[in-house]
Formats: sequence, structure tokens, C-alpha cells
Amino acid sequence: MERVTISDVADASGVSRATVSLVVRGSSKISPQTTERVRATMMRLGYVYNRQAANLRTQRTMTMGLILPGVRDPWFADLTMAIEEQAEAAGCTLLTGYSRDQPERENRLLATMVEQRVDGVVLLPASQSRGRGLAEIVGGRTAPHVVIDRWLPYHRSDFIGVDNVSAAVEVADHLVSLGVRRVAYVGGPPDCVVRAEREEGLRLGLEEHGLDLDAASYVDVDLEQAGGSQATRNLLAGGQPPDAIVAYADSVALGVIAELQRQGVRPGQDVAVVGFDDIDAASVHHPTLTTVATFPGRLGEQAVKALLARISHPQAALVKTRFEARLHIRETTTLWSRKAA
Amino acid sequence: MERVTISDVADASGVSRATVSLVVRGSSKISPQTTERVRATMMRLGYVYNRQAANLRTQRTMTMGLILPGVRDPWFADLTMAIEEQAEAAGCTLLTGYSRDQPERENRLLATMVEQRVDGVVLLPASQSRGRGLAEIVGGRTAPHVVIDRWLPYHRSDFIGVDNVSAAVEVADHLVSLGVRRVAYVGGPPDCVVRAEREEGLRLGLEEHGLDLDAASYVDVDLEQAGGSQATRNLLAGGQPPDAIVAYADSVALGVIAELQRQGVRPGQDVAVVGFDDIDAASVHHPTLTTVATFPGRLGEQAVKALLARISHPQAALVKTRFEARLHIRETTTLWSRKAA
DNA sequence: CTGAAAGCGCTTACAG
DNA sequence: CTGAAAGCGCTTACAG
Repeated sequence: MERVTISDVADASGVSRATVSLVVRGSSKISPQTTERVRATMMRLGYVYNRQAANLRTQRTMTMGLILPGVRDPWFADLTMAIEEQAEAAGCTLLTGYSRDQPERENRLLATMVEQRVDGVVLLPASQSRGRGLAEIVGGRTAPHVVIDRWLPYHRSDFIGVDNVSAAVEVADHLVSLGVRRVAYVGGPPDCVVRAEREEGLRLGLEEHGLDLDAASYVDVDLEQAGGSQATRNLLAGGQPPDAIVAYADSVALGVIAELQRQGVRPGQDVAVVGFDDIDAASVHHPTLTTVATFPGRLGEQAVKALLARISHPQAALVKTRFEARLHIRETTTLWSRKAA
Repeated sequence: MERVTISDVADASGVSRATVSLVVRGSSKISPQTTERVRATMMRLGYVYNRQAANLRTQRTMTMGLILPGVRDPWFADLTMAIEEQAEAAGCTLLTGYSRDQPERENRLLATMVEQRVDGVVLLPASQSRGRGLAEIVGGRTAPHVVIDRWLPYHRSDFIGVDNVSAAVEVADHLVSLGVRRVAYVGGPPDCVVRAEREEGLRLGLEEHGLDLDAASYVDVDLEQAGGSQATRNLLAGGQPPDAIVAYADSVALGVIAELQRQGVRPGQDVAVVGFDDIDAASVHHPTLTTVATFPGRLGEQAVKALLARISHPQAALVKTRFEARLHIRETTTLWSRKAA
């Protein structure tokens, strides 16, 4: 009653434990009649397969670890959903941990997952993580892993991310083509490499046209909308508003828009606004938000694929992939026009 | 090199396996000197504790399952973060699965987690789930669990949720006190009990003042903002707009607001809008959104507490808890005033 | 197609 | 404080 094992099932159906084991895993080596009989017995006794015990024997757990800063930003949520979907499709259960952008927490989660013997881990590093702890804890052999989104220059692993620099250059081109000259950048967490890449691209793109980036504000990532709004307050307090504000993420951009409106500045008409990610809200919001789609679903899917490949071929050459992003032009830039100043 | 076990560590440091086992778990039965020596050996050999093996012996896995429809709504994201935090504090790793509001998927996830021998599971049921599969798969003894947010009338388990009915009554009172007479309700997924509870409360509250609920629209939960916006289009196409629109969630309310603005109707001034949840965006948005705070963080925290209690006392009496919500009055209702019609 | 035996890496009494 | 032995519930060759 209490705890039914394959031994109980074997005894009750008059076969050996090996036979039951094969039935559980749906082997074709067992006759349909026997299979049927064993199945019925399992039902009757209320047998539940103990994967833990199987794991110990097979040295695989059919689990994957996912560590990321959090899921409060819709982009992370979409990414997470995609990864879970793919993991499930591959027959794996997902262990999830949130670093909250704290490297020590990240290391702790990593260590626990390795102890739990996950088959592999997908890691979106904390913004200040430099992959040091990582290398020690996740010795190549101990846990296959792939890093996503935030590039870790000193860490040897597969990587999948977005071509942020090119995307930001495109944003700059678009803004300049509208006649925009003064561009401000409202960033995410100070140490975040994605923030830096997008700023870099913007700077490069503007330079190409003989322009400078106007100002860069930092924003606490945990309160993205509130952060965008705070940064905008600072920006407007400095006198003459810029022609355009580029936010490092749509969630931040929405905060920017709200604050502009609150101060009587019309987003789009008076100040152009651009975000990154193309979260759902970007196309629903009024005005609709010009943004760079970064396709978290694709990223998640590819991350799981890469991880599974790494698990089956631990020695294969490492691969770094960056996907192209795609600018969606909407009202927050198309409504803009040069003011007679 | 390849796979270091406690036997290797025991041999290399000249003690027995039992001693190593005790050192690993930080037992005080072992002398500091021995502990130190064994620790050093573990370091040197690159030993990694195999929790799987320990699990098999101890019959606990130090893992918890979390199954919920998804994390795309910020409310679910906050809930998830809180649960992960508490689980980690209790020394547990979280296995996460998303049902995508599909009962079959939910059952599959549940079955996998039981096989993985999670110590317990927190379940936020799919909107159409009635807990049937649940009762079969998660036999009380097999996996302790607690249901959150969405009440399952026919399922025996602990439950933790929000007092939605009372909260919605309070919303009705507030609207009526402003002079609002025609109230429309824009709901979530049709079968969702939370949607129904909030509608019920609203209806009761209005009845109290001799008013009826004007219209109820359903919204696809996967595209919450887009859904709110779609529902609003339908509502406005029907001629005379209502005095107020109550949305079943803030995410939906933001879509409502966007669509009102798009059609030249001023949210707040022309049509009052109320949401539920008090997500971050509610207080940042322009205009700020009147909403009922439902405290997902507290819910998550209590859910883990309840689950841990259930794990240690499987036979204790079941408990159903509903927390009070809290109305935050903001611009989308305070700006409203009766039109001379 | 089936059975007996060894082993995955730990923990847990039980002696010493 | 330490060691030898049994066992957690599976899987995997290897014989039959």
C-alpha cells in the first residue's frame, strides 16, 4: 500500500523485476499479453515509477536547469515559456532558479542544480556575473551548459544571443532619417552587457551621421517601468528635452512614455521613443511603440537545442550564435516631426 | 577523474565512507581535524555531492513542483518569484511546468513531477481543470500539494487564494459612490473561477444599489492586453459607452485603456476603468490605474509555508484560506465625473 | 521472451 | 569518533 516497487509488481504478476522494468519503459521485447498483465497489476497496486532510482542507474535525470535573473520582465517570461516548452518536448523537466541579478545567488543555484544532477543548464547570467564561479562549479564534464542573451567574455561555453549592436545601429539610422538630432539613451542595469551593446550600437550609428549620444541614464532592472519613468524625470529636469529617447527595453520605454505624458510632453509627436524587444504591450499601447523585436521564443528554442546537442556531444566545438533583430516602426517615431526651434 | 564518489574520497583521505558522508552533511560528530582533511581531499579530487543517490536513500528529494498556466502575466511572474524565493529558503529546488491552461498538459506535468518524486507541489490549476485527473495522479500519499488562486470545488486539498467576491463588491461600492451607473465587465478566460468570482462580486455590489452589470466580455488569457483592447472595441461598437469598465486583471485593463485612448475616449474622465492585481504598471501608467491589490508575493509565500506544513503533517486537517484584497483608488476613477447627458 | 545477480552513490543503524 | 554491512528502487548485461 504505502510504497509499491517493481518487485511488488513482479511478484503480483508472476514475472521478474527485469520484465516489469522493460514493461515500464515500453520495450517491444515483451509479449503484448505479458505487457498487458503487468500493466493491469501496476494499475491495481497503484505503482508509480521512481525516476530517481532509475536516474541513479542510468546516470541521466531527464531534468534541465534554467537560471535567469527573474521573470518579471515580459521578455524573460516569453523566453522562459519557450524554454519550458522545448524542454518538455524533449522529455525533460525544468528546474528553475532566479538569480535576482546577484552573482552569489547564481552560483548557489548552479551548485544545487549540479548536485541535483541536471543533465544540463541554460544560463542567463546575472548582470554582474563574469562567469568566474561558473567555470569552477560547472566544470565542463560536470554539467553541460549554454549561456544566453548576456555575453560572458571570459567564459568558455556555447552562447546564443541577439545582435544588439547592429540592431541599435539600425535604430540610429531610423531616427536620423526622421531628422532627429538629440538622442538620449535610458539604460538598464549598469553592468549589463546587453545594455552596453545597445548603447554602443546607438553611439556608432549616430557617429556615422556626425551626431553624439546625448545622455545615458541607468535604471534599476527590478522596477523597469518605474525606472524608465524616474530616468525620464531626470532627463526632463535638465531643461530642453531630447528629440528622441531610446530605452534599453520596452518595459523601460513604457515607463518613459508614461512620464512624458504626465509632464504634458506628447510621446511620438514631441519626443520620439524607441524600445527593444517588441513585447505584446508595444503594439497594443497608445501610441504604439517603435521597437526592435528580439524574438525571445526563438532564443529559448535554440538554447534548448544547443544544450541537447552539447549533452550528446560534450567534445564538439563551442558555438556562439547571434540572431538578427528586427525594427518595427510604429507611432512613437512616425508621429515625430522636426520642431521649428 | 571522471566520476568521484564518497568511496574515492574515503580512500584518499584514509577514513570510511560513513565518515565522509557525515562530513558532507556537516555533522558535528566528526572532529574538526578529520573534517578539514576530508574537505581538502574533496576539493582536490573535485568531488560533487550526488543528491540523487542520497534521495534514494532518504526518500526526500528537496525539490518542489510548481505548476501554473504561464508566467506572461506580471501577476503570475510575481507569484512565481515569491514561490521560488521561499522554496530556496527552505532548501528546495523548484521544478516548474506551465499548463498553458490545458488540463491534459497539467496532468502530464503533474505525473512527471510525481515520478521525479518532488516532495510536494504547488498547483495553480488550468482554468478548465476541475481537479479530476489531479485526484487520481496525486493520491494524497504520493504527493502532498496545495492549490492556489483558482478554487477547485470538487478537490480535497489545502487552498490559498484571494477573497475576490468581497473585493469586487468594494469596487462596485466605489464606482457607485462616484455616481457611476452603467458598469461593464471585461473578463478573462471564460471558465476561470477567478473571473467568475469577480463578476459575481461586482453583480452583488451593484444589485445592492439597484443596478445591473451592463455587459461581460471574454478575453483570451494568452494575449491579455490585446484581449482587453479587443473587448473594448466590441463594447464601443455597441453604441453608447458605459460609465465604467471593470477588467478582471490589470493586464487586461491596460489594453482597455489603450483602446479607449485610440478611439478618442479619455480613460478616467470619460470612462472610469478599474483593474485587479496592482501590478507595477498600474501606478506608473498615465493615467494611473485604480485597482485591487491582490498581493501575489504574500500568496506565494503562504503557499510554500502551507505545502511544507502539509509535507510534515500529511494527516492534518485541510485548510482553505482567502486573503483580503485592497482597493487602490487612482486617476482612472477619481478623474471621472457624471456627464450632463 | 524471462530470471538471477551486480551495481548506481549514497545513508543509517549497529558495533566497536 | 570510526568501520563494515545492508539497503533505497531501479537497469543492465548475461544466461537460459
